[in-house]
Parts: sequence; structure tokens; C-alpha cells
Amino acid sequence: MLYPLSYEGWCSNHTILGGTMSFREVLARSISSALVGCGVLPEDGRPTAHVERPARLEHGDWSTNAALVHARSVGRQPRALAEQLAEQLLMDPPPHLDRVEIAGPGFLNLYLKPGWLYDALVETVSQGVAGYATADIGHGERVQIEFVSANPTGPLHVGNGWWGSYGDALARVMARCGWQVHREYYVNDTGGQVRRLGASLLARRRGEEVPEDGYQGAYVAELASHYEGPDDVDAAGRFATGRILDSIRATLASIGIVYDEWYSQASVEESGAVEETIALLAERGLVYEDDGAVWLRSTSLGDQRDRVLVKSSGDVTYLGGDLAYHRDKFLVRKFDRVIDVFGADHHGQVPSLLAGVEALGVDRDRLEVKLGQMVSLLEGGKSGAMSKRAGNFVALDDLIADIGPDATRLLSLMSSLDQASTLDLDVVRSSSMENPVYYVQYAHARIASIERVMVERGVERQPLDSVDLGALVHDRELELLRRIEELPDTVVEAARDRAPHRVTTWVRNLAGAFHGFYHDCPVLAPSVPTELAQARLWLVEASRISLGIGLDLLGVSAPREM
RNA sequence: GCCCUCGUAGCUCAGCGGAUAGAGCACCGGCCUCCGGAGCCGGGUGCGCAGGUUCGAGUCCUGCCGGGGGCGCCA
Repeated sequence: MLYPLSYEGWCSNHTILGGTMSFREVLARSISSALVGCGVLPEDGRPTAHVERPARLEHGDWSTNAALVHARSVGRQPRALAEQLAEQLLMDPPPHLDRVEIAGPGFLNLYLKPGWLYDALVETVSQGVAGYATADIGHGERVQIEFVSANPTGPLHVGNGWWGSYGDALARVMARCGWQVHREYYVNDTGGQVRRLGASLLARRRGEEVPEDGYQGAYVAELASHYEGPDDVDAAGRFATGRILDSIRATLASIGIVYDEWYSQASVEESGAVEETIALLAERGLVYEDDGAVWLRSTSLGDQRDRVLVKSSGDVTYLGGDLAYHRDKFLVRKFDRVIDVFGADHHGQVPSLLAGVEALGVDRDRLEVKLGQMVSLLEGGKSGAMSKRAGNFVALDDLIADIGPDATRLLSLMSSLDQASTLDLDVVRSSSMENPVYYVQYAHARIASIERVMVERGVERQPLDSVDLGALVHDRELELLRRIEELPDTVVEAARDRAPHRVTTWVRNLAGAFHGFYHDCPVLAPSVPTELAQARLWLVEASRISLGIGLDLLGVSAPREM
């Protein structure tokens, strides 16, 4: 059988689950066939039709805008085309189809029998935590994700934690969708900032104020008390950055962020990669000297001005080092794709980086730069601007100590990376009840609680194929199944759109559906017939699997009790 | 001045170009003989403004207004 439109044309998500067809794909193929029956043939440049889950149950279990999208190109009224499409569809209906309705301007709404949800339950349980909601839209592409990369001149602030959670969750989501992911932290361990840090350390050791452009934070004095090396700014700076990097590593690990590689800028410079990079750029005629410095002719590649690569002092600029680093990513280690996660305060360097990467002969599409908006903090009703040099920022460590690693992860993944967020420290600290992490973890603890009671009472879960899932007819049961069925789509969309916070939204919805089910549908109460209890036990198991996957993708723990 | 980004309920935020825009918190009122009440149910307010594209715009485009960020031989 021929399908006139590519599967990708139908689906926002391109899902092909574990080698089996998603229900969305089954429907898409049916509708494609029906379109052929209506005389609608494939054609390039046509708007894309979708199969989607309507927001409202009254609009069916699934719906398609195919008639709306294709009406014009075949010169018909959308509703008339929809009528014919419905007739065609009923001649060879997809599984579980109950009825079809035409609604609104020409939507085709499909109403299904609950069997499709029972199939979803079987799918979830049979694939389990390892297999459910996996996909292969990455096709094994090697992607390097660089995130945090904060300078080792002081503790991480809350914004670093937000963007770090994003980078890590994105890595998890993409890994689940078929990418080979490499997590990396770029360590800025050279240059003037390290000398300034060293000078600050030495000043503190002498009991003096730090220089005007130095680092004021109390941690500098603390480090100075442990420094026994020579009175040399470079040595003191290396000591300080090393110690700070250790603590940064520990902080990130405490919220589940572990890197494949910590990449040192010093090693880049020592390897001669900067010279090789400049030589490559020079071959392309994109480098010139002026005032004793080496410049990149970035204006010819869309930047607003030319940029210095090597200062007249002989020091390499940040851009010079970063370009050598990106040359290494693309041309030496040959990653197919690179995703850089920066804070919005560094967005000014993006055009020159993009220009520089293009100057290296790398296709611009292979580099994605994601900018995390600033996190502002409210404390005592006042907002505070954070500055590392002034030492008045809120440390990520302090926040983790206050609210715990799980709450830190979940809060940071509640909103999109593009959303500048405000964190009210008083609320988050004082009132744990307002913390959404309890809501989702409580759902998981309740699942585990049911399992414990099951064991205590000696109840055995019968093999799934011997259980009649048709017993699941309660609205709460069906609502929960609908949520479980959404996870694969959600994960794919999160990976495709680089938006791991979608998983957070799903987790909260799943938890809500489970709490409702738990309240209205006792599983092991004496009043529940055995057949129903068995079906509900499997529904609980499917909930455990899917919620566990969601929480793991977010890096939030799934407690069995609280 | 130029560039980037954001503007959705009192607050914090969801919302892959779809139909009557949703949660949590806060406020008010209900619900525990059952497997955990950190839960469930009910109650009301909103897409900054103006154009445009589209069968259809909170979502895409343009302009304006407002907030944040950036415009170094700092990183």
C-alpha cells in the first residue's frame, strides 16, 4: 500500500517507538489512504496536515486538520472534503475506531473505543522503563552539549543551576531519542581573570583589601587561608581555580549533573590549536593584523564589527580560545552537532562565534546556541542583582541546602529556557508545601505504597495477557491512561524542540491524573472485585513506569516513600 | 543609539499555527470505616498595544510601548 505523504509530514514528532508503530502513525497512514481515495495526491510545498490529540475530549480522542489543509489545493470546501474523507476512512477503518465526526471549520474528529488505551497500557508495561518512550529521531547523530562552563573564579550562582539543569535534562531527553550525547564543561582557566583571582588571593593572605578589579567574595579569604604556595599571581590563581573547580564539580554532581569531559582552555592554548585555527582562518583571508593585534574579519560574515583574536600583548582573547575550541569540536573530534548553552548575559558573543565557526568552513546549522534567560531573585520583597566580583550573589549551593536537590532541579525545569524567571527565596525556603516537587513525588510514593500493600496482603499480579483490561472504564482510569499514552510524544517533542521542560509539564499532569485515580479508584480495598483489582494493578504498574521515566529525564528522584 | 530577549489570572509559570487559553500558589467552601489528606472536589479573574499573513494567531511577520541583557585588545 502506498502512502501519499511522508510519515513526517503527518506528525509533529516523527515517532517510531521501539520499532513498532505509534498509534498516531497508524492513524496517519489510515488518513493518508483515505486522502488518496478522495483524489488528494501528494504535492510539494503544501501545508502540513497533523494528527493530534484535541485539547477537549468532546472533540474526540484524535483529530486531523487534513481537510482544512488540503481543501484549497483540490478546489473544494473543507467540510465537504471532510465528509468524503470520513466516508473513505470508514471503508477501511483504523483499529478501535468507534465513530467519526466533522466539526468546526472542517476538522475530522475520531472517537475511539477504549481498546486503544488498553493497547497503550500493554505497550508501556511490555517495553518497561528501558524501552517505553524511546525513539530514534536522532539517528545516532553525535551531539556535543556544552553547558554551564562558568569561569572558575567563584561559586556557581542560581542561574548556573538553572541552565545546568536545562543542559543536563536536554542531554537525557536527546539520548533517549537516539542521539549520542557528549556532555562537556569548558573550563576558562587562563588569562587575566585567573591573574586577578590570584592577586585577590594574595592580597587576602596579606590581610589586605583585594584590588579594585579583584574578587570580593568571602570564599577568596577562605581559600587564601589554605594557600601555602609562592607569592606569585599565576601560581595563586592556578591554586584558586583548581580548588573552585573542585567545588563546582561537587555542586553540580549534587543535583545530578555529571560531565563526560571537562575541557581546559589552557590545554587548548598549550596544544597549539590557537595557532592552527588562526592559520586556517588566514588561508581563507579572514585574518589581518592591526595595532599589533590579530583580528578576525567577522564583519564579512554577519558580525557587527571585527574581533580581536590575539591581543597585542600576545594573550589569546576569549573568542580566540573559543574558536580554537569549536574548531576542535567540529574539525578534530568531528561532532555532527554542537549545542552551546549560554546565559543571556553572554549573548553578545554569539554573532562573533557563529561568524567564526562559519569562517572555519563549518556549516552554521551544525551549531545551536541556546540562551538561558536570567534568573532574578526576590528576597525580603526585594530583588537583588547578582555579581560574582562583588560577591553578593545567591550561591547555588545555598539554594540546594535550603530546598534540596530535587526541588532545585524541578523548579529550574518548570519554565522554558527562554523565560526569564523569578525565584522568591522567602517562599521557596519557608513553605515547602508550595513546592511542586512534593506533588509529583507523592504520586510516586503512593504507587510504591500500593505495591507494598499488595505484597503485605499476599496479592499476586496475574500475567497481563490473562487480565481483562476492559474492566478499566472509570473516567479516572481512562484519563490516567491518556496521560501515560502521551509520554512518548512528549519526550520526542522535548528533544526535537530542545525543550526539556515539556517533560515537567507532563510529569505534573501525570501526577494529577494519578492522584485523581487514587482518590476515586481503590485498588486493593476489600470492596473491589478481583478482576478489577488486577486491571488496576497493571494500570498502577504502567503509571510507575511512565512516571519513573519522566522523573529520571528531569533528574528528580522517584522516592518509594516520603 | 544599535543588537538580542521576554511581556498570558493578584503572584510563579504551562500552552508542537487549531476548536470554549490551563495548572500551582494565594483567597472561600466542601470531602477521611477502604491502598498514605504532602491528596480529591467546587468557586473567578487574563494573552501589553496596533496592523499584517492564514480557513484559523497567545503562538508567525512588522511597528510601537514596557522589563531584562549585551554592545572591551574582560571573560
